[in-house]
Amino acid sequence: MTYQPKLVALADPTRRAILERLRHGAMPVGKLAAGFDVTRPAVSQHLKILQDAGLVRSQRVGTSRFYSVDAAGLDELRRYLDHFWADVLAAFRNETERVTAPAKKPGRTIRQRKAKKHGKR
Amino acid sequence: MTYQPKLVALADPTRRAILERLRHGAMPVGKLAAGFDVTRPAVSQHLKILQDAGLVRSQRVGTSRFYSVDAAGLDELRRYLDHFWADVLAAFRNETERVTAPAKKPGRTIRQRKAKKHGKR
DNA sequence: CAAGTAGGTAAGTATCCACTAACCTTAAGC
DNA sequence: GCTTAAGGTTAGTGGATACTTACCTACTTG
Repeated sequence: MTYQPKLVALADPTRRAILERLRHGAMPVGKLAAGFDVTRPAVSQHLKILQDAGLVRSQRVGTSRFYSVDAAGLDELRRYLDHFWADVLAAFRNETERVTAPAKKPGRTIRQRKAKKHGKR
Repeated sequence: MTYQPKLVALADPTRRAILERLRHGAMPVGKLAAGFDVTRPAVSQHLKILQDAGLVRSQRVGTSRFYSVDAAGLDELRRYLDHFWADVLAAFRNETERVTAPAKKPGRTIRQRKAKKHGKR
């Protein structure tokens, strides 16, 4: 599964609120929808998006349907961010190293020539 | 900073591509935009969104402007997912515990009464 | 089977958003 | 000063999307 649908799913505040409510355990749609100002069908549509993204799973129990967070799907996203984070940190260390060890000229940029205050406008 | 703008920023594939290109170090807008099929102004707009979200930082060097990933902003999002992940895991453990230790009836749902194949439509 | 309950689906709509083209701003070099 | 280079900003537009109402489906219980 790619990250795209997961991140799109998380970008909507209502969907994130849904996930927050499922954070500590499964819940049927009705109970879930009761906590929102949007209608139940809207919640159903959000749940479909979340499920297609692999962020929640559902399980029928009689006429109800319990939704819960899909740990595996969430973990995938977590790993992506962790990897990204590692790369950024490495790049940052490289950068500071290069600055710390001044191989060539210390990189003075040719700033402030006159600081003309452009009075005309 | 809230997660909302960060997640919205990451939901767009072009913006994620931009971040990927900045993953290993800073880069001026022109060079950045050269790698995309969208115009440079579009990249500028995406950079503004990313910056407002706290995911990138910029630094002027002469007439250029170098953008780089903002490690702190990224970390914030990382932590959010990690916390969330921990909660979900805990909830999952609780659940399996409850299922493993059958305090009451083993929860047989009252399924398949006749499996009528609803031929009429 | 009829009635009730829980929830998914479809059609329509208003809003948002990513994009482009044109323009404006700032710095550097002659 | 003028010119060039690099980017940010604005106005406008087509397509995505979150919502509602109305309807349909599946399961359970009398």
